[in-house]
Amino acid sequence: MKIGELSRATGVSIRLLRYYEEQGLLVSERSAGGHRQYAADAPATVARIRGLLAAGLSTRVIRDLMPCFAGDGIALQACVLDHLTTQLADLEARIADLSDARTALLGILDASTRSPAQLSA
DNA sequence: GTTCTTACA
DNA sequence: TGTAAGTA
Repeated sequence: MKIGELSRATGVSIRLLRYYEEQGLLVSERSAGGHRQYAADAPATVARIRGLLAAGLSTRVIRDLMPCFAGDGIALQACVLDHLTTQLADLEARIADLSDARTALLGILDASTRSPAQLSA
């Protein structure tokens, strides 16, 4: 199907569909004058992309995840699990950094309560 | 009329 | 992401 049809079928703008392709999340064949041609299961792929995006995954992670869906059953599960555990580790590292920043900020605030001059230091 | 690429807001 | 321009 053509990009306009896929757009109407998924409710995703043509602009965004091209962006997904640019990010390596969606693939398409080219025909005639270079027009994109999508497989019949493209709507399902787009739905999967939107689901993962809604789960807070970055386009980068989703891109790495796409090859997993080529397989099925346990293979798919192992592949996805591997990427998601990595994603979880990254997320926890960020939480740790934010927590440290929070502690530091609270410290500055607490000190300024006793001596406002501390704010300029 | 639809799609394409590039580029700017 | 939207939109404009100039094509195919």
